[in-house]
Amino acid sequence: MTLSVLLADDHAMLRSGMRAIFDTQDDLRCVAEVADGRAAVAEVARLRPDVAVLDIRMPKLDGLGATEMILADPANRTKVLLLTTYDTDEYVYRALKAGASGFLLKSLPPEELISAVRVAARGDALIDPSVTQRLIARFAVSLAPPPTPPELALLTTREREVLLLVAAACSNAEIAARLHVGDETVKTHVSRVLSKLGLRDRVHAVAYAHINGLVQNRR
Amino acid sequence: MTLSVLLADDHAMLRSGMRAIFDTQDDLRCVAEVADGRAAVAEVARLRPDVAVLDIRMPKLDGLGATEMILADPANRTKVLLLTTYDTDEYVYRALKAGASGFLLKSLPPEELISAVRVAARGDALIDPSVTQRLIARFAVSLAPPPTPPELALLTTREREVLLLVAAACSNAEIAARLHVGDETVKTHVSRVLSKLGLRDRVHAVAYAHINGLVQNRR
DNA sequence: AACCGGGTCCCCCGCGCGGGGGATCTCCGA
DNA sequence: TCGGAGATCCCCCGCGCGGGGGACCCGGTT
Repeated sequence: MTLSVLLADDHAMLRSGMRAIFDTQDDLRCVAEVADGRAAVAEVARLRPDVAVLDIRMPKLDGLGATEMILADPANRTKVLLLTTYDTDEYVYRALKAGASGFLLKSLPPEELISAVRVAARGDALIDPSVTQRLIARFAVSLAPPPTPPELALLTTREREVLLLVAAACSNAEIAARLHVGDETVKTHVSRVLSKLGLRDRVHAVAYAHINGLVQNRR
Repeated sequence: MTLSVLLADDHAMLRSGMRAIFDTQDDLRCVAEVADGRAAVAEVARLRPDVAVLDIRMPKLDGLGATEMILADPANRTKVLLLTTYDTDEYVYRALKAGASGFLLKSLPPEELISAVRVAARGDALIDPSVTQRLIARFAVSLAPPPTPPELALLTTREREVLLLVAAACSNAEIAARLHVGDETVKTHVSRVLSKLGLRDRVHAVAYAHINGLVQNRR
């Protein structure tokens, strides 16, 4: 089965170079060449190629904007490969957020561009190794648990329990019911928590707990 | 410059296969072969190879655990490539969190394994395309702003302002000072916010704001 | 035995808060 | 022109909350 490819780059030279690369493969067919992002979006909508290879820097609409427009269409089946000379982090994040199937540097060897097109066509994705490195670092910190503030160690286990319930916006009476103790007891615990953590209100306690990641809200 | 490589896999057959692959390259030298994770950690510490290629499934200590131990050492300079037959998401996340330089499937063509070692050695990283696809999806949702609840549209701009200040644990008086209005006005706004959002307390409002991502706490 | 920290319960007091009213002004659109 | 929405300010009332005390019990260390 032959794969149709659209090329978008504002340099005619580069387009013909890539076209020449694809022409060496008889299962890849370059069905369109465009010089700007708006044309890319239009041609993708018209021709519905298997893969669109977009330069990031393009007139009228850049590759990122074009990617977003193309992939925003739920009926779209075209995979997008982004090509760039410089790999700014912001580019990468925007590209991946938009759902691009690849983020490659123009320094890529021709054979690998070909393989990238095939990878994208079968639904997988591919990121340049130099970018992957930083992506992993970023991903790691996003997975890392937020640092627990040291003053939390001052709290007893019971006080931490109470803090969590306060953070869940429970009133003293609700906390008392939940812990099967009297509400006077809860008041004592809450007071201790506030003074130990240097917080004025239970309101501050709620904010504190959320900011310090004591509450699992994020996916 | 020649790169030293350590191989860790509990199948002798696979090790010799990989060794044969590396032997075809005169700039790659396989300096050790081990059959379990503990041995891998020990040999990496002793030989300090440029790259360690670890299978995930190994006796005594699996590849992920070994990766974590190796990369936990700040003096370590060895890059870790993980190899696996099955690409469970949990494996991937743990591997990337530990700081692995690669996550590859055993179905990888031999030439690409060689190139992966070189990529890792120069400090870049490489992830199998089938995994990359899912990684991007996961990364995209982690970047996506949390969905804004529809009832927030009921609030006027002033009320949203007030809500944000409440979420910052400001008292009514503090909000009044910040907005240069009377505290009676603030009370009116807060009341409206609470009733519109169906919240009992300002405490609930704080929790609501944080849970719905109205406060930028995460990096 | 004496001591102490953690957990539990109790009282009083002051105040911020939230709900219930109502009022004025301005701006914008029907 | 009139109405309504938004923003502002005002009063009263009740209650939950937080601080400041004190008290008891228990398990550990000294």
